[in-house]
Amino acid sequence: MERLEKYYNQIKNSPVFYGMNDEELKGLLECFNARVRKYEKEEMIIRQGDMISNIYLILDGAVNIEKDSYWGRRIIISRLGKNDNLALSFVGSKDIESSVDAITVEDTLVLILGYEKCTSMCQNACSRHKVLINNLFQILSKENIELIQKIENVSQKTIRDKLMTYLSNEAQKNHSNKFSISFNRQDLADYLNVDRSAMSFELSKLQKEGLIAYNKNQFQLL
Amino acid sequence: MERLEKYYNQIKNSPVFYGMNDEELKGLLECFNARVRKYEKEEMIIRQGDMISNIYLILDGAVNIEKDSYWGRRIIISRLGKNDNLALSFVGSKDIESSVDAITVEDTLVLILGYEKCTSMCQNACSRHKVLINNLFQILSKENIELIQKIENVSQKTIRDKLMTYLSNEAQKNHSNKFSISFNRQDLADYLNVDRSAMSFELSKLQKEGLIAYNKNQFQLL
DNA sequence: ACATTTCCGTTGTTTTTACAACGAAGAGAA
DNA sequence: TTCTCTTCGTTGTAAAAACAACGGAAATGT
Repeated sequence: MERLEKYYNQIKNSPVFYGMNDEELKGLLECFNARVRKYEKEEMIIRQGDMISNIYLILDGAVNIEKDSYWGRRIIISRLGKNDNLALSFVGSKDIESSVDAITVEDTLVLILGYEKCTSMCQNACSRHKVLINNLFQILSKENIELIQKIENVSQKTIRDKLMTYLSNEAQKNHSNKFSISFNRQDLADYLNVDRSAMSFELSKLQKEGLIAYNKNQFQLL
Repeated sequence: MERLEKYYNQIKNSPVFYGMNDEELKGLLECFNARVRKYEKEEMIIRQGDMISNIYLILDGAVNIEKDSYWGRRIIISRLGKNDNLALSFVGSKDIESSVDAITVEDTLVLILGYEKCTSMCQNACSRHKVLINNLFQILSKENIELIQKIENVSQKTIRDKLMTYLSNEAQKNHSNKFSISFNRQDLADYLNVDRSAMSFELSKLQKEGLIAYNKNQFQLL
């Protein structure tokens, strides 16, 4: 519990607990048997086939949501970071096992809440649970919209179009034409479902044509 | 209200109202100013850029969730049918406009609930609202998982792999190796983001090789 | 029944991508 | 520093997809 205290302010300000006062939050953390766990780089938090009964909140670090297609190919579905939730949809869907892996990209700190335990106890009783489910609904909505955006990204025909769509969306998220991305080249390729070298080639072509400028992970739309 | 009565039983059994008794449901329908509306074939229910403040429940018919990429290309994100919800994620996310179109594939009947109106009135009061938000959370979870599955479908490298992944997933959904799909060829191509003719060619190749059998929209995995 | 339109499969050509291989730059460790 | 390992860009080649065009079958309307 002491290590949890250290992150109390951050936890309090996360979307999961939006609108709760200190008392409610503390009660909830206790009710949910909240704990903080550290994962090493490239450690698996969730595996395909796992039954998910916890709510995971990333306190610090980065996590890939991935799926291995049945011939060794890796699909990166999304990259999550601070204050993001993991696999929330599998908590909401009873009796459905995870269809994805969650793998840390670097050392990562995660807050874990035992969702099942609490909902079975305070089913209709506690008011904090009502605020929570409202928040979860909103978070899941946002995730949903981001998945749709990813579908838009990968649904473009050419590598060039995928890149431009992705970069435009990132620029919009950052409210600026200058921004940095968290993917390295290989991960970006796996996210956009293209070959890394072909993507690299297309990136430099875009730069030569004056459509974009980049240096390592710093990008700019022109 | 009379036309609504006609569909009362179906409405009552939809996932949106799961676990409600007659009294609660009737109160909710009134509170939400529920109404039934009929849309013609190829009519737009939701447009890109719309602010969504209603919950839409398909009573009968079929609807495409689509997006036009900025050069005339159509992306079909999903095909929805009876008892499915429309654009739920945009209701959950305040102040975010729809990034997709919802277009009927055939004549379609939709139940519309004025979500905004009710939530502002009975904010924390009514118990039915609590059941509702719980249900919506679960529905959204399922949608989320289906979007992930779609990402898996379209993230395959070759047309052949996309087809096999899609057909396998459909077979699993139908609990049978024999099943029919709701897409015609062009729509399936737009869903998998491939060229229709190339897809047709690949389908017949798969049939010649004895991996699948099909006739029109009836498919079988062998 | 006939005309018209839509849907689907087939083929040949062009464009795009994947794949493999390699070298250079940079990071990190000894 | 020097060596190793990872990351990234570049190139050539083989494979796959997009595209366009066509004909036949089925569905639709008159």
